[in-house]
Amino acid sequence: MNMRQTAEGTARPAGRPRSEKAEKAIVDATLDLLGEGIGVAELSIEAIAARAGVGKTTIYRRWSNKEDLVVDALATLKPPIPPLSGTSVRDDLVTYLRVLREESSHQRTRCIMNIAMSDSERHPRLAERFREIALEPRRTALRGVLRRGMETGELRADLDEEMAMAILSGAIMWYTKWHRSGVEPPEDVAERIVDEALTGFRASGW
Amino acid sequence: MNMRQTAEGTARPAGRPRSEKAEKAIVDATLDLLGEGIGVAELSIEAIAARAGVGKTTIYRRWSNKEDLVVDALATLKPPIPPLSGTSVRDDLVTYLRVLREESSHQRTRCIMNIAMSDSERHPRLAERFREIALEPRRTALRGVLRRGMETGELRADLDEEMAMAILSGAIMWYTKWHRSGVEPPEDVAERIVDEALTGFRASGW
DNA sequence: CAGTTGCGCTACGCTCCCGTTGCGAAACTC
DNA sequence: GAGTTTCGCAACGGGAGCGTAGCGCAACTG
Repeated sequence: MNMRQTAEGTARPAGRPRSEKAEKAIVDATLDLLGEGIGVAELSIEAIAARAGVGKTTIYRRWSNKEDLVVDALATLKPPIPPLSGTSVRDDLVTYLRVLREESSHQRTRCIMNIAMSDSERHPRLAERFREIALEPRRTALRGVLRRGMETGELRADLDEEMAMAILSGAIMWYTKWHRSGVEPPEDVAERIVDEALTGFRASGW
Repeated sequence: MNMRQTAEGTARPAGRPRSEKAEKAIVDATLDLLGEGIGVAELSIEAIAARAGVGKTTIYRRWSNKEDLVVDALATLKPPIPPLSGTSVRDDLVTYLRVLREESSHQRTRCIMNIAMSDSERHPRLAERFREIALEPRRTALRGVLRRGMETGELRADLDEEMAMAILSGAIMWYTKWHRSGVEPPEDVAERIVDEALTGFRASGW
């Protein structure tokens, strides 16, 4: 037997083991560069290697192409989902949107979002991964709040879940993205969006 | 006098005049390439020249850098804004959102949008121009509908215009962008968004 | 110990694009 | 016709990044 058992019981081949430190450095460097606004297309292996303090070979040995590396890098990201207490639907929604607003004030988050949005056509696997990691958990959380509200009667029983989610997430996103470029949205966007959405635009008589 | 007066009365220098056809071909080629998903960063002058059937020199003679060219190219785009009859706020909003949905089904529109969104950090002039040309006219139209509704009493008088606009535009955008990648949103997204937004999420007793 | 594999590094040939130059023809003015 | 400018085209030297290979050392196995 020319193999050795590791702690997990998997076989380890002879020779120097791959450095986990290098691996982490590569992933970190990738996220760093993406977070600085470098798009996937311009992202070069050489730049990553330089940033990570690593030889190009070390990268090529682990990932056969750039997309794989980026996918793996994105996979290490975990978006913060706040605890949604359930005190009231309004409170939970405000809390939820506040986190989104806070997040969007970080350049790194914005850049990652940009990549997810614009490269979704050319790199479907990337978009898929992003949806899986960042989007779905949030959708689930948000959906939970809405369902709870519909059960307790705080929300209309015939509320269109999907539309409600699109309205809330879309509004905060639109606001942070388009409402005066570079200018942060007002402190109370979250509250205001939630209140308008809960109340509805229509006047009472109609 | 070694100049000749053109119809407009401006002086025309001696020599072969610049070809308007070439100019148009360059701009078209640029928009074509961007519309195929090529980002601004990867967009090469050589590719534009080849696509336009034009020498590189002809491009460099008119634009000193790529950003200028892209800005000018974007400036030729005019987004369709439907006539908003004013019959009812609901109808106008549905019409408005329907156009946005229809537009977002064209790859070209999606790519241009992507560029506007993701390159806003690195090319502020570009984002500025996009806002000016595509965004503001629509915001104005949408704002008009909302104001009219507030005057006629169809909408709440204390409606937060900005929030309402963010909710409507954001919702359709979110929906077309994120709700199942590649899958077109349902036929009646526009109606559903508008109705949920007008009615509000809250149950009547609350 | 010998054997194997990973490490960082340098260097290679290759491709793409840059921005510029020179060419002969075309399209103008005077 | 003489002069001027633009045209498309081909070519240039140069930089950046590709993916690969070879170096000598490091870190493992047996």
